[in-house]
Amino acid sequence: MAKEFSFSITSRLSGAHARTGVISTPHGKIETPAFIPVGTQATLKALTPEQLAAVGAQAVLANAYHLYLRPGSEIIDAAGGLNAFMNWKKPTFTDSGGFQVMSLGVGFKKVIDMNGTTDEKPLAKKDKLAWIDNDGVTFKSHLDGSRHRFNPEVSMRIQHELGADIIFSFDELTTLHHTYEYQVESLRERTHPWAVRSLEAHAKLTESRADKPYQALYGVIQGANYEDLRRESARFLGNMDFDGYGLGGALTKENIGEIVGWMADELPEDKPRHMLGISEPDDIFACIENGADTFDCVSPARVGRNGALYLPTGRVNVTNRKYREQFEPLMKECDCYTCQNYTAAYLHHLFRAGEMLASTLATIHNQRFIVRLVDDIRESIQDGTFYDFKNDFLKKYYKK
RNA sequence: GCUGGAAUCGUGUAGUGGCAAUCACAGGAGACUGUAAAUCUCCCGCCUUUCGGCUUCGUAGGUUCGAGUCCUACUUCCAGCA
Repeated sequence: MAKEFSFSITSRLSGAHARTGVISTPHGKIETPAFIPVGTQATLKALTPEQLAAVGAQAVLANAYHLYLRPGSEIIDAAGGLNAFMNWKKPTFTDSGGFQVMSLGVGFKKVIDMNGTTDEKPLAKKDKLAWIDNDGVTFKSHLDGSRHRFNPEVSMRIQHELGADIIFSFDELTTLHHTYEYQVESLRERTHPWAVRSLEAHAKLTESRADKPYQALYGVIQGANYEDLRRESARFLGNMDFDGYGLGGALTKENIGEIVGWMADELPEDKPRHMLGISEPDDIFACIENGADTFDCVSPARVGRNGALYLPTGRVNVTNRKYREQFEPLMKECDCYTCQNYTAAYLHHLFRAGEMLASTLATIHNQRFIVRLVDDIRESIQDGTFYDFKNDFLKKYYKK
């Protein structure tokens, strides 16, 4: 079957790695840079697919681990794949389960503290839900405690059954709390060999399932915040036949752009680069400037459900008392459904009352805010106004 | 009117002779970056930045080394009876 996947660069920012482009998949195109909302369990929590499309989402990212456990990837395969199952007409991504290697295995509750400062301690061994070895990972389901085994071959099989347009190699996401020695071992003995195995398993599955739409495989680069490891990882994976690259893992927030730049230096230019789990505005600017094309992140949805809303002047908690009588939209100039139709006081009330609509309206606003931010960045690269836009936005947002 | 019961933080409660203030809710604020998250953390009588100090169990007495707790009266409320 013809490879229904391509990436074309449409404009570049001189003097930086930033570019705009178009990713073509069996379920449509993605104009990059783009923010891809996360629908872990084949749904963006609190939104219908129609609402998700209405905030401008060009694609959605689901998770192999969650969907394997429930309802089972074979169910989604039988349903005709992720798109059919969740009634989403646009492109889809799935994560490999690599994130759960960390989140269930290491057990830091605040593990991705990009400032590197945390007083959290690792869970005791007995409380862990995942155990890593060089072949793969044994998990205990967070749902019922049952044991399961993931390795590159299993992850690829699951992701093929889920049928997303873009899938990721199985990797180990380390944390900033791990030692340099551990990062080296993780990279060379697991993430890299697992990438090789993912690619091989993917090739076989692509052949044996030739009747299905083509799925693009992105290799996931690790190396924490170490330049030598990031470059090594990008070179290693960059020389392999991946359709694109996932830039993953533990990143120090202060130099996230620099770290992305190291990887972009080493990666083939003509393949898309996806930032895994990034969505704070300053991080997005830094990553795009240094060559990132797409982003996914749970944060806009999660913080929104918890009452934190993005404004051009920074993030606020709409549950605060001062919004009780603000009878105007939270953000007047916002084009989202929430700001077009409801006041801050109403949102405040919905959160106080514990109403489900609070989550829906807040999620709509936050997703729209971040999607639009990345869309605006894309336009600014095309217009050549990137640096002005970045400086103006960050100045207002962080009040620096 | 009679009989019985009750009264503790903003609210509902825990505390049944030994440093009052448990739990929940309400309230104030914060956190959240490839989702074990409609979750979690902190504050929540008064004063104090902290350390700590002070006050307080409806009211007034009493018993006791010691009373939110036992006794008496009163007040208010609840239930039943009239």
